[in-house]
Order: sequence, then structure tokens, then C-alpha cells
Amino acid sequence: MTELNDELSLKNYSPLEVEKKWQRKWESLKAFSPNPNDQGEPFCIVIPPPNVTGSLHMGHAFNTALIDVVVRFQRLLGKNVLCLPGTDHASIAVQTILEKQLKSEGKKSEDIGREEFLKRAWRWKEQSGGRIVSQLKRIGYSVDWSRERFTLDQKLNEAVVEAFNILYKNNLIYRGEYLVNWCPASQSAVSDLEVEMQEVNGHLWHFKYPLISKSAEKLDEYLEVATTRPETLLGDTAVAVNPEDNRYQKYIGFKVKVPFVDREIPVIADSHVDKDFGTGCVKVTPAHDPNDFAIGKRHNLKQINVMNKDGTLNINAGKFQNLDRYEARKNIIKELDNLGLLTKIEDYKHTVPFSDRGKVPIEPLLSTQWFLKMDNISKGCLNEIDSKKPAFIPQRWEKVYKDWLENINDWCISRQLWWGHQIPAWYVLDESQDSIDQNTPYVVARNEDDALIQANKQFGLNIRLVRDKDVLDTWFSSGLWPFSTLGWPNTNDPDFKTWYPNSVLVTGFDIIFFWVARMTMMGNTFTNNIPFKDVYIHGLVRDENNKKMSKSSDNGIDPILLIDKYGSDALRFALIREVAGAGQDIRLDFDRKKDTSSTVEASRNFANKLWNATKFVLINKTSNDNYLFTEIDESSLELCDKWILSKLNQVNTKVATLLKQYKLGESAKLLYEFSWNDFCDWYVEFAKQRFNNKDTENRQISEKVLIKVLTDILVMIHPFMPHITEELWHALQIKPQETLLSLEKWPTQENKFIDTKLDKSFQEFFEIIRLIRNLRVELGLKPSQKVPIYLISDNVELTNFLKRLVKDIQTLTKSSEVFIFESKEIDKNDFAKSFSGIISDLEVYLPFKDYVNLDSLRDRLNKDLQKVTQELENLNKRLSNKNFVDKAPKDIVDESIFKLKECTLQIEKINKKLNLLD
RNA sequence: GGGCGAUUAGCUCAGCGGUAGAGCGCCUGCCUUACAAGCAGGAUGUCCCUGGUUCGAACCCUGGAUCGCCCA
Repeated sequence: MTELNDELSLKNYSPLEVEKKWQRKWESLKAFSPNPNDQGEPFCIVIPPPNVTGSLHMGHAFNTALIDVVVRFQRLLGKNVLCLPGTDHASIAVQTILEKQLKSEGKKSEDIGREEFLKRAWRWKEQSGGRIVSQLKRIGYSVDWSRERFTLDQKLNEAVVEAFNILYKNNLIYRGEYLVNWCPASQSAVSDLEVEMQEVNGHLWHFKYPLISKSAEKLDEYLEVATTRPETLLGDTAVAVNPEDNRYQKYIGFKVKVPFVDREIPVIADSHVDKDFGTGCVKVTPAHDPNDFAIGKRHNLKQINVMNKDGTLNINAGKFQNLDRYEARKNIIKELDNLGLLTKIEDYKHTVPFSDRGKVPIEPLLSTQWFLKMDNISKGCLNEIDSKKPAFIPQRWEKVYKDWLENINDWCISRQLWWGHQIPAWYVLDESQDSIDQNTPYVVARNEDDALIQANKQFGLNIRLVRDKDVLDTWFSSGLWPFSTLGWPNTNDPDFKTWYPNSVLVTGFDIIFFWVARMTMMGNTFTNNIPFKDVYIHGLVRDENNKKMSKSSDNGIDPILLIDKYGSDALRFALIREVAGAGQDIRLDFDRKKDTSSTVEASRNFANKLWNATKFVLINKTSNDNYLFTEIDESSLELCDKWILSKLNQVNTKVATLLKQYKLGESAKLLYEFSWNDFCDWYVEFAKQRFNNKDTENRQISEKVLIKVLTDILVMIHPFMPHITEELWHALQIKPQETLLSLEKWPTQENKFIDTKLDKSFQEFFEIIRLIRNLRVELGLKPSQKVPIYLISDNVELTNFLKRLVKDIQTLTKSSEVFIFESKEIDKNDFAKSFSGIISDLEVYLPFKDYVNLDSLRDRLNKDLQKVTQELENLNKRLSNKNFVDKAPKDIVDESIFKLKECTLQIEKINKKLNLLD
């Protein structure tokens, strides 16, 4: 044995050591850095980039595990696989963190200026991003680190600028004044998707506006309105009622007076007003509410903005100027009450939009922003859906994707932040001008020089340029990720040519809109291609209380905790084994006090099992000769060899098929069962018996089969548990040490070994072994006590089969001797007082009169009798049903008839035995 | 209001037309020279309820209950 094997056979499984070793080796060998010219069909996954702010949580670990299984499997299939890693810059999140830091220093971002701010941001990115990369490496991700990308890399930045220019040139980008979701915390617009609706306990305040008639006379009548946001009344420009509403029809065309600001506003009719909500009268604030904005457009209402960007009220709020929006609300209610205008306060549960990042209520605010026109772009993707571009797995998510594309709104892509891709638009000012408003002309270009040339052409030479301060939504650049990472806009880049479109996108369902849809739209627009063939959607990791793990609810579990305890292989396997269903969420049983998880522990135990099975093989291997790995000569195989090879090849076929369909959980379970139950529990035990024999030829065959099966198991499990399988595979010295299992080939499926009839025979055989073991337990025999057993049956096929396995029966049941007879060969009366069991057409006797407790024997037989009788009844019922016999498939009917016969026979035998006892 | 998912052993979940499974936990016995991170046995279920389709339903279809998610 070599040093390596010595080491292994002495040692216990220590995941961390093994994992560190192979992670280093893979990296130093650049094992996963492919060349575009390598042979093999190209296969490419670009990972969903985690954002640099975070440290990794279990959700990332899950996503990573899934991707890595797919990628490693495809590599084993011989494809030219690229798995490209990276991170995204997360504009808002980073900005928020940095501003917090600054605040603790008593500073604001304006104090240090954009340049210094960005320096800090980059510094911070280096730290934080580094942490994520090291975490990903500890999971064992087989990505190409040499191609790692970051959304703000020079190249990717160029791609963003190019994309913006193309879109602008095609009239798809415009600058306009719209109601946007304003986050007063981060002081930036955010997109619809970054808004989360939350139910809050609020109030519905009712108050009345004094009416003024058409002839401008002040009436002693009032119109009562109800609102959840009284402070917005300062910006009201109308009161609307439903035209069908009899109560208010007469007032249409009248005016009301808005208190505090003394503005007279019209009473208008709009069919969108719900008669039954509140009082049926709606105050209309076009500058502060999306519905009102729409009403305002329909009726040409003025838009009066009463709020500053930090959530305080502005000059239009009159005496409430400079108050915070919630402070103002209190004051206004109080004063309305003083004026006798407040009529009612109701408790009211309603949903309020919150900023995802800022965690404060969103303020719908009128402002000038950049927008991307979506209708044509989304239509392009909708047209591809029917041809399964992309193909969603599971398919039901296609509907979610489609619905969103069909009901899409224009995308507000500008953010009032510094960290990100600055918008490549320059405002054109003449020398004297220094302020920019919505009418200021601008040019869009690839850089400032080009912008100047353009601007000079259009506006003459006496101008100066000021670049737009805003940056683009992070998802704008993420949308380009599948191709910007591969060299786009240079479509001649070998990476792009080889690996685009990507093969599959693997991601959580929570990100279908943010990401999947944006990528398909961008991809389709810029490359005329949906950027990936498949989209494999998985569930979310939830905590022990079924809550989604997230930073904000502080329930995240650091995967590194579990990796430290059980190893990455165990964590990966556990996560995947839990995900057999079609994209269900997984709940991780994690004990927060002890940092333990029984699911992950079970997977670690499985890894340990593989470790020890390999140890067993190494210890018993008699030679390092290559004969062990040469082709197996079928004629020399024993029954159990044939059986395990049959199983192996079935498992191989099934697992390969399942993996191609992204049924990772199911394949993991199958491999677990086969390795543990078939290989370790049974085949290794068969082998032991043969190792005790002196027959060296037989022994060598067994060694050969052991190694063949174990090797295949290691290869097939490798995508799930890459480190331990790589270690064990090397320990077996199947190939020269410099080769890697990671770059090996998936085992060939040899159908000639598949023998389902043999499988059935062995199933029966195992049942017989179990029966004998049971009998021994019931007899109270100690494990060390060896007794003879008698097997009696008139089924010659069965007895012949069993005769070939006599030695195995003996060792597996710890019997001193095994006798197999046909009933005519013996006198059953000799066994009258023996302890016995019956299984289909076989009787088992343990002739130990001294031990026999007749009552317990009778109990056992009666119990069996009851069970079989019940089954017989069921079968009888079934078969006496004419409809069943006529309509059910023939094999089902035949099977029932066969079972019926078996049952009858067995009952007969049990009864005979019972009679003998009496 | 619209849509999607879940409901199966004490717990976490598979199964999705032929009469119920796994892991963990639990009970019994074993340190059997690969493995106590183990071995051998064992117990445990109106498969949420209700109709229907079918020879046959945990599985398909009606309706409902409970929980969760997404969109408005």
C-alpha cells in the first residue's frame, strides 16, 4: 500500500482537512478554467452574482450547491463547461452602508464629495467582496475564478454604456416627469420591484371641505372625504366623485376650499371612484398618489408637490413647511379638529408601500427620471415563450414570467446615488447657465469627448457639458450579465462565441421579475437571443419557523457554521436531498443553541459511510495490479456480483436521466440508497464471506467488482460531494495521481448487466435472510450463538438458487450449517417442535427444541396467518370483481392471481404447522 | 380582488392511478477485525374534509377548510 492509502486506512473521516486539500488543489491546477477551443459541446452557467454587501447565507449555499451539481455533472459528461462567477455592486445597499459609516463620523456624503465617496466604496467592496469569494470557495464551487467578474469592472461598465446608447438611439429611453417610488431614507427613486407592500394598522381620517357653488358663493355645506394620508391635502387639486353617485351628482362642477392653503379646487366626476369606499368622495393629489396621478392626467389637473426629497414638507405646504411628513400629519389633524372640520377617525388596516432597502414607507413623488420603454421589449420576449425560450423548470413558473411581461410598466432606471454606473448623458448648458431643469437639452454618448462633438454640432461651440449625476438601477447592468461577462459588446470574443447563449440559469423564484425577465429582455434586445436555454427555478431556504431567511429578519444561518461542523460535502448533499420535489422551499432543521442540524448530520454520516467502505476495500485489496480495473469477465461472476452490477447499471441510467432533467434531489436519494443499502449493507457482506475463503480466484473477482462498483459510486456522487469523492477516488489509485476525478468521465452504462429477474430473486433472498434473523431474535439466540437452519421448499427454481448462496446464507444469518431440502426428502414430523417461519413457498426451521417456547411460536404463526388471510381476502375481493378482471391491465390481473396462489399456499402451510403443534 | 403552492408516521419531507415510503426521533438487542458518525431487528398513518370519475384514488376532477407566497 502506498503512503496515501496507509494514511487513509488509519484515519477517520475529517471533512475539513479533505475539503481544504482539494479546494487548494483544484484552484492551483486551474481545473475549472476551460478554453473556448477545448473539445466537447459547450456548456455554460453564469452564476447569479451575489451582491457585494452581503456575507453569504444559506440561500446562496443552496443555489451554489445546485449549480455546482449541474456543472460538475455536465463536466463528467465530457462537455466543455464554463461556470463563471462574480458579484454585483448593489447600488442602494452599498450606498446605505457607507452613509451609515459616514454618519458615525458625523459626516454626510456631500461633505466628502463624489470622488472620495467612490474611493471609500471601492475599498469597502474589496473587503466585503473578498469575504464572499472565500465563502463560495469553501462550498467547493467549481467555477472559473480566472474569469471572475464584477458589475463595475471596466469592461462591464463599457457594456452598460453601450447598452444605454443603443437603447437611447432606438428611442427606448426617455427622460420624463413621473410619479416614482421615492425612498426618503436612501433619497433615491426605486423601481416598482423594490417596493414591498406591508399591512399596517393605520387610520382613516374623515374631514370636510367647505363647498363653493358654481356662482362662487360660499355655501354652508360640506363635502366629506376620507384619507389615510391627511398631510397630502395640501397638494390636493380636486375632489372626485363617481358620476353615478346620486348623493353627489349635484355638486359636480362646484368647488371646495382646501383648508390652510386656501385653494379652491373643482369637484369632478370620475368613474374610477368607488362609491362604497369611505364617503364616496375622494380627494385628488396628483403629485403624491399613483391613482390620483392618473385621475389628474384624465382631467388635466395641476400637480402640486408639497414634499421635499427627505420627506419634509416644502414651501407649497405653507405654514407646515419643513415639518417631517408624520409630524405634519399630526399637526394637520389637530388643526382640522380645531376648525371643526374633522368628523371621524376610524381604525383602518391598509397596505403601505415600503422601501425594500430603506425599510421606510415609500413616498410617491413627482420627479424627473430616466425611463426605459418596456412594451416592445417585453413583446419580443413574449413572442419567444411559445417556443419554450427559455424553458422553465418546473414549467409552472413560465406563467408567472409571462404574466409579468404582459402587464409591464415602463422601468424607472435612474437612481439618485453615486455608487453605480453613471448615466452616459450630458446636459448642454450655455456659459451663463448653471441649473438643470427638465427642459435642459442633453446628449447621450459613449464618453465625454463624443458628447462634446455631438453637442457642438447641435448647439454650437459656446456651451459646456454637465454629466447627469445619477446612476443606473443595479438590475440594468445585471440584465446584461449573461453576455457582458462573456465579452459583449465584442461579439467576436471567443468566450461569447463559444458560450453564448448560456445553457441554463439556476435561481430562486423570488427573482424571476428582477432578473430572469430583465435578462431575457436585455438579451433579446442586444443579442437577438434569449440568453439561456433553460431556467431552473428552485425554492427558498426557510428557517425552523418557516420564515424566509433574510438579513432584515435576522434569521439567516451562516452556511460556514454548518460547514465547519459537518463539512461542505454534507451541507451540499443535505440541501439537495431535501429538494426532491418540484422547486419547493426547504426548511432547515437548525438548532440555534447548538449550531447543529440533524439533516446535515445525516449527510455527514453518509459521507463517513463512503469513507469507511473505501477503507474496507483498501484494507482487503490484495494487489495494486491493474488487473483490478480491467474489463470484467462475465462468465466468472457469482450471483451476487451479477446482482450488484445489475443494480449499478440501473442506478447509473436513472441518475443520469434524472440529472439531465434537473431532478437533483431524486438522484441524490437514489445514490444514497444504492450506496448504503445495496452496496454497503449487502454486497460488502457478500464480499466478506468470499474474503474468508481460500479461493483466491473467487476473491479476486470480488475485489474487482467491489472496486468497479465503488469507483462508479464515487464518480456518480462526485457532483454532490466533490471533495470526499475526489479524495477516495485518489486513494483507490485508479488512475495516475495527477488526474482528477472532477475531470473524469461518467461511467459507461452497460445494459448487458441489467437483469431484473435476478433483482427480484435477490429481493426474495433478502426477505428470507430477514426472516431467519427474526426467528433468531424471537428464539432469544445471542448473536454469537450459531445454530443450523433448514430451508424446505418444493419450488425447485428457488432451492437451486438458494443452494448457490448457501455460504452467504450461513454468514449473513450466523448459522452453523444450512440445509436445503424438498419436502419429499424429509419427514416433517422431525421438525414438529422446531421453531419455524414461512415465506411464500418456503419453510424455515431452526431445530432447537430446547429453546422453543411453543406459545411464542404459535403467536408468531397466528400473526402471520392473520396477515396473509387479510391479503387473501383483499385479493379475492378484487378478483371476484368481473369489472376488474375485464378492464384492468393483464399484468396487474396476472399478478393478483399469482399472489392469490401464493397466499393460499402459505395459509395451507401455516395451518399444517399449527396442527402439528397441537 | 386575481394567481400560485402546501396539507402523508412524533418531526422534516418523498411518492402523484394498482392498495403507503425515507431520514431523523423512539423501542429492543449487539463494541460482529470498514464504519457506535455503526450493525441487526421493531413500533407508528381516517395520506385535511367533501362529493364525483374509475374495476381500482394519497395520486385525476367539483366544492370547501387551514397555512404560506406572489401580483393588484
